[in-house]
Amino acid sequence: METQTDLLFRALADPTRRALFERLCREGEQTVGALTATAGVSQPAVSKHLAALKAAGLVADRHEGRQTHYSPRTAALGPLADWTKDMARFWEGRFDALEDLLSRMDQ
Amino acid sequence: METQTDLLFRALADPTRRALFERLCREGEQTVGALTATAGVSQPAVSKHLAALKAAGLVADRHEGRQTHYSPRTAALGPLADWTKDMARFWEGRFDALEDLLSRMDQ
DNA sequence: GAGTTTCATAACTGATGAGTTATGAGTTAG
DNA sequence: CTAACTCATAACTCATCAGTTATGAAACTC
Repeated sequence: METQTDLLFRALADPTRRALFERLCREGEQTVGALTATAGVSQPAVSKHLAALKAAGLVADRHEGRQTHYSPRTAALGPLADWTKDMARFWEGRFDALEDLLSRMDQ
Repeated sequence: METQTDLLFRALADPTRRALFERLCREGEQTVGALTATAGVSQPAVSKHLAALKAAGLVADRHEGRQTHYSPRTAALGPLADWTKDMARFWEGRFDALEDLLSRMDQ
């Protein structure tokens, strides 16, 4: 089976797809056309990446006339933050580096 | 080019590989044989996954006689925590869900 | 030294997926 | 209505990669 966490990690594994998500986080809502203009890949490729991000809950789409606007949904990063924190916690007390990691996550 | 962040995300994208890393975080240092026993895949497959995790800096190996012991390196999760936090921050002020995410990361 | 154990690497197979071009569906403009 | 535009899907190609079996290298046992 394909868990939601699997979807999330796989969605972020591709550099092109991650770059699209980063752009949405930095610049806010964008149309497919605007994203395609600087994505370095074809429009269908961008559409497919956006579909993968949407399946992982990382973006939302809004239709307006013939354009589709995509926006980031940072709430979907929650499980990622949880997982990272859990892994560090499990190892807590046995090893180093935990302090550094947690201090980086606090604020 | 293949950046270190790319390596990290790709290493964690595979469920089998992520499960190996989780086991190391939960149970601590393990030999290849011990990991193979419950991994559900063959020993060469486990060795290859461990090599990928090592390339991403997520594990360290220690040779002792004919056995190789692998241990987690949670410090390698730092860039992942940073990236997650950055994405949430970029979107800060524009959207919701940030409070929830950050509160989950604080401790 | 011969056999056994432990792990890594080689060589191969099959599935997955990222990319393409072509096309279709829906929307706006003339 | 026709034409142009925006995006998604279909169909396909190619590379990558997770898995396998077979083998090799190193270390321990007898």
